[in-house]
Formats: sequence, C-alpha cells, structure tokens
Amino acid sequence: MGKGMETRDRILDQAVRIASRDGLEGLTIGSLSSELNLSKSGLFAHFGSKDELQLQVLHAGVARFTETVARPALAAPRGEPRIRAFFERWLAWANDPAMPGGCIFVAASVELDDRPGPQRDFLAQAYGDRIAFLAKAARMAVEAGHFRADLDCEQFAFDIDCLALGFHYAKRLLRDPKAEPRARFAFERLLTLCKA
Amino acid sequence: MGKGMETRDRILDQAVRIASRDGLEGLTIGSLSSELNLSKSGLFAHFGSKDELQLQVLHAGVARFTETVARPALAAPRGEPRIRAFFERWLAWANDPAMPGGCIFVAASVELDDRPGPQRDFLAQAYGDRIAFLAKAARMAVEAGHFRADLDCEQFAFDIDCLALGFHYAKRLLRDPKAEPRARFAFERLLTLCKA
DNA sequence: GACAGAATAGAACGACCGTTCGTATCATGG
DNA sequence: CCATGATACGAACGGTCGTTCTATTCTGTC
Repeated sequence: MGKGMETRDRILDQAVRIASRDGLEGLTIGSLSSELNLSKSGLFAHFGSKDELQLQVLHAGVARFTETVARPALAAPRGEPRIRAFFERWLAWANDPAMPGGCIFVAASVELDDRPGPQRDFLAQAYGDRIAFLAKAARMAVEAGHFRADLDCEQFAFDIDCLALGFHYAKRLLRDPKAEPRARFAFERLLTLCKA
Repeated sequence: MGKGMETRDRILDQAVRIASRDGLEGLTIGSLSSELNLSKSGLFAHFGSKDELQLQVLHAGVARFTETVARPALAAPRGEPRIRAFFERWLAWANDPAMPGGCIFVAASVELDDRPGPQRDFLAQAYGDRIAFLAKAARMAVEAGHFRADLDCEQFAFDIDCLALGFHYAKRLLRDPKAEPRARFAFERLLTLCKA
C-alpha cells in the first residue's frame, strides 16, 4: 500500500468519526485537515471534491458496519442465533466509542433524504441491503424451523429496524438508560411472536 | 397583533418548512430572508442570534405538532380510540406537505443530540413529553378496560415511538410505498398484544 | 544516486456565513 | 398631524467554506 492510501485511510477514519457527530455537512475540510495536521489542499487532493469525500466516508462507514456487525453475525449459526448476534452487534454499534455521534447512517439518512445525488443513492442502497440481510436471515430461521412457516420475513426486517432506530433516538437524545432494556424486551417479544 | 409579530410568524412558518428539509444548520439567515423578500438584518433583528432563531423554530414546530397531532387526538374518546387517532395523525404529520423534509423533530434530534445547549434541552423535553403523552394514553386505555391491566405503559410508548421512526426512515429514504402498511400492521399487532 | 511522479504545502479566490451599526421608513397614539 | 418608537434596510465586518493554482518535498524505480 502506497503512502497515499495510508494517509487516505487515516483521513477517512477520522472523517467517519466526525461525520457521526456533526453530519456529512458538518464535516468540513478545513477542520478535518487541521485535526490531522494536514494542509487543506493536501487533504482535498485525495478526493477532488467535498461530494466525493462524503461518498467515500459513507463507503468507509459501510465497510466498518460490515466488519463490526454483519460479518460477526454471519459467523453465528444460521437462524435464530444469527439474528440474535446481528441485533446484539447492532446495539453495540450504536454505542461504539469509535463513533461518538452514534450511527453514521442515521445521521446521514436524515441529512440526505431530500437531496438527490450519489450519496443519497448509496445510502438508500445500504439501507436496503440491511433490510434484505435481515429478511434473508429470517427466511433461514424459518427453514431451520426456528420461526413459524408463515412468517412475513420482510415485515420482520422492518420490525427489527424500527427497534434499532427507536433505541438510537432514546439513547442519544434522552440519554435514557432504559432505552436498551426496552429495545431488548421488544426484541424478545418479537422473537416469541415469530415462533408461535 | 402588531406588524412585527405578523412578520415574525411569517418568518417562522417558512423557517420550519426549510428546517424540516435542510436541518437547523442548513437553515441560513441569508437564504431565508431572500425567500421572504426581507433583508438579512431585518430578519435578524427579530431574533438577535441564530441560536435564538433555531430555538423559536423548534417552539413553532412543537406548536404545530400540538395543533395537528396532539389536540385532535385529545378530541377522540379516551383509551384505544385516542391512541388510534394519535397514531393516524402522527403518520400523516410525517407526510405533511407543509413540511417537505419530513418531521422536523427527527431532523433536529439527529443534528442536536451531541451539541449541548438550550436547543437540545428543548428537543429532549419535547421528546419526553411525547413519550409521556403516549404512556398516559395507554394508562387511560387500561383504566377503560381496553388494554390488559398489567400492561407496561412506558414500554408501550417506546414501542409506538419506534414504529413512527421506522416508518419515517423507510418512507423518506427508501420512498418505500410499503412503509405505511408495514407500520400499520405492526401497530395493529401491538394493540392486539395490549389486549390479550 | 538521479530522476519521474506521487504526495503535500501554501497562498489566494469568490461566495456565503452570522453579526453589527447607522439610517431610513413605517405605524400609531396623543 | 405630528412626534415617537417599532420595524426594516444597506453596507460592511471578520471568519470559514470549497476550490484552484503553483511550488515544494517526499517516495519508489532504473
């Protein structure tokens, strides 16, 4: 790996951190470069535009999510255990100290949901992939006999997603310590419904 | 009402609209004033600072929410009907054409959840009030015999909140037409659980 | 170890930001 | 109808934004 790519990774690592706290617009090239002891123009040269920087930040975020949440979940056995692993990792992801502002996708989604462009497209696709991942995991749980055969797996994915979002808001805005037990309770109740 | 207050209302009305789309930071005094055919300084004089403008936008948002969602719900009979009315109005609120960017509280919450200050405090309180409103409505439903006696009303409030958030994201980011039926389905399932 | 090309720095740009100030216009009560 | 305070304007401020240049310093290769 050339030195350029090394620097680029260092930039994106810090950029993801900042974007999770201040959003993709709040992430500015000037402050980012000074935090990394780089010149504005030196950093800028790596991306060519702020739009491209934002896009790369989202890519880096997805890579980190895959690494931290999705891949470990895939290491768990198919069916219910995998779904439990995914949910647990997801809750931890929202509290990851490496992302002090909470989930970067929550922040970016709200920012971009009315601004058409490649960033929005990428984010929507990532969202869809997450839902698809959950729905597929549910289908596997059905096949494995963990869940009942007539389960609406797409609805299940929506339900889980709601929980993660609700947890995120209660935790980050209200700092409500009960947010996590509430999310877990709703999760268990949902699993129970998937069986009977 | 003096002319000043009239202008002020006109400003806040448009400001809420813009903030719902671009966030409280994306709302700038320059563009807001030109959209209203006012001078920057003339508009500025109404608030004295951007912080105060943001705070007043949030106040105006709460007032609109109360008018559009909470008050009509209170007109419905206590218990389950009121909860249904609240949920219905809430879904409609997220699609209100007067707020093209979706719920202003969702946007502002993500923006402010890591920035201490009066705006954050106000928003957290509004969030808490909403949860409290739902929990109280659930307690009334228990008293009325609509819901079972041992229902955890705080959990119920959390559950409903999750649904509204999940709906908002699926609708605004994915433009998923199934978002609304999915949210409704989860709502009905939740009500069923509250009875048996 | 010289050379090519990548990587970074520095200065400057126009645009817009929030804010201040002095001034003009308006509305209105005596 | 005029005086007075409320309301709005225009110009300017320092600062930061993204971006563009040119120049310098590194890094890896023959």
